[in-house]
Amino acid sequence: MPKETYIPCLLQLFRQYGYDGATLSKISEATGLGKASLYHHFPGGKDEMVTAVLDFLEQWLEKNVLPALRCKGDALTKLKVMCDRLYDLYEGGHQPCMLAILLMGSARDVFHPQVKALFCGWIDAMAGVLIEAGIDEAVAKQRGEDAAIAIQGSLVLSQALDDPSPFQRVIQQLPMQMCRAF
Amino acid sequence: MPKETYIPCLLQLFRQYGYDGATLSKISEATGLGKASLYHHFPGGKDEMVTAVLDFLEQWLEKNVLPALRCKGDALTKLKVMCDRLYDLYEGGHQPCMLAILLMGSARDVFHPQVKALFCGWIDAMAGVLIEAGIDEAVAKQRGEDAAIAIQGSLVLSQALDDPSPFQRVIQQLPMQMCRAF
DNA sequence: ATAACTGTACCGAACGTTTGGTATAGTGTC
DNA sequence: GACACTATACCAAACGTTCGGTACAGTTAT
Repeated sequence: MPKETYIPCLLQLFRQYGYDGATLSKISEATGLGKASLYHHFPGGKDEMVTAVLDFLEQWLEKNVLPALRCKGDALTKLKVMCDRLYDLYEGGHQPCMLAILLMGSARDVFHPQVKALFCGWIDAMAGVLIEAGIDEAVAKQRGEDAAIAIQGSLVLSQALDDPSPFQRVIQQLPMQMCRAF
Repeated sequence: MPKETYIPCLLQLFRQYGYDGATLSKISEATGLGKASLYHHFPGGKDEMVTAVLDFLEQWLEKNVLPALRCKGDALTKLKVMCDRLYDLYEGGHQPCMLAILLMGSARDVFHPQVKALFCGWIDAMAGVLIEAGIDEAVAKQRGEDAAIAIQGSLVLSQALDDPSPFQRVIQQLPMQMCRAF
């Protein structure tokens, strides 16, 4: 099987256990592949697995979120589409964010640049929607950040309370929150 | 030296490296104590160290935040005091949240109940301030959650961008954001 | 036959933890 | 005051286990 097959499984593992906690034994067990097979597909080891997941997420973002934000149409509708996609990505708030997880532990040193770039690209795209809708550029930029903050924070809280409703509420309110007049 | 001496150091370590990433070697190096000495102070090993830090944070919360919220006075002032305290705790946004870190990796299974309790207590206290100020109970509860979301999210974003300004902006805006009429 | 893939066995290093023991400061006894 | 004793704090070394990673022979598919 091509290595892309195992990316969703790896994503799940790193989200659940983090970089340091996702040992090769767990990865081997979850994927059903022996260590040799894992190193056949990912010669760079665990780091290459993370990079592959990160690339997958980048492609997923560029395929499922960014085009929806950049196409023509009113801002509210576009942001609602984005939220629907994010709802699926985070499984309704039951899954933490892979990017946030990579910011902690020994993974941070290695993957921080890529994570930062992903965040910046996403925030810029959200701000772009608001700017196109006629909102002041500085305000738009700040609301893009606020959206990222709300989503990340609600994911943390949903994990803390073991209850997806904070995330779901944020996702539902976010589009009109971002498009408000003031 | 009494073991309480080492708690701030442990807090710093777990925040920086996470539970799985904070190895006993690093803990030994950072505290200046040999591994066996660590087991003298914390017979339960790494788990007991985390519990000690968690207890410390609970006491810190009950000493520095909750009384300020429960005392008499107007809501805005009380929330500003809370934000000042949190600003110090998170070192102006340069440090991640210990609680959020314990929600990831193998620590989650062990410490989730205590983390959840801490979050609930904090959110309830914030909601209490707003209820006392005459805000509808359901709205107050939701704004307490929103405050936790904003702080946690801004800490994540500050880590992601390697820039404390998202956290600082949230902290500065939070009190009046929570006390707004609608 | 050849290339892609995998299972088994193995490696050095690092993990959390335990052992066995030393140095020091205090305490009760004479 | 001198002595035996105890509690506390600390450490070097080693424990068994698991880590990430490798070597290689065997299997599968084309």
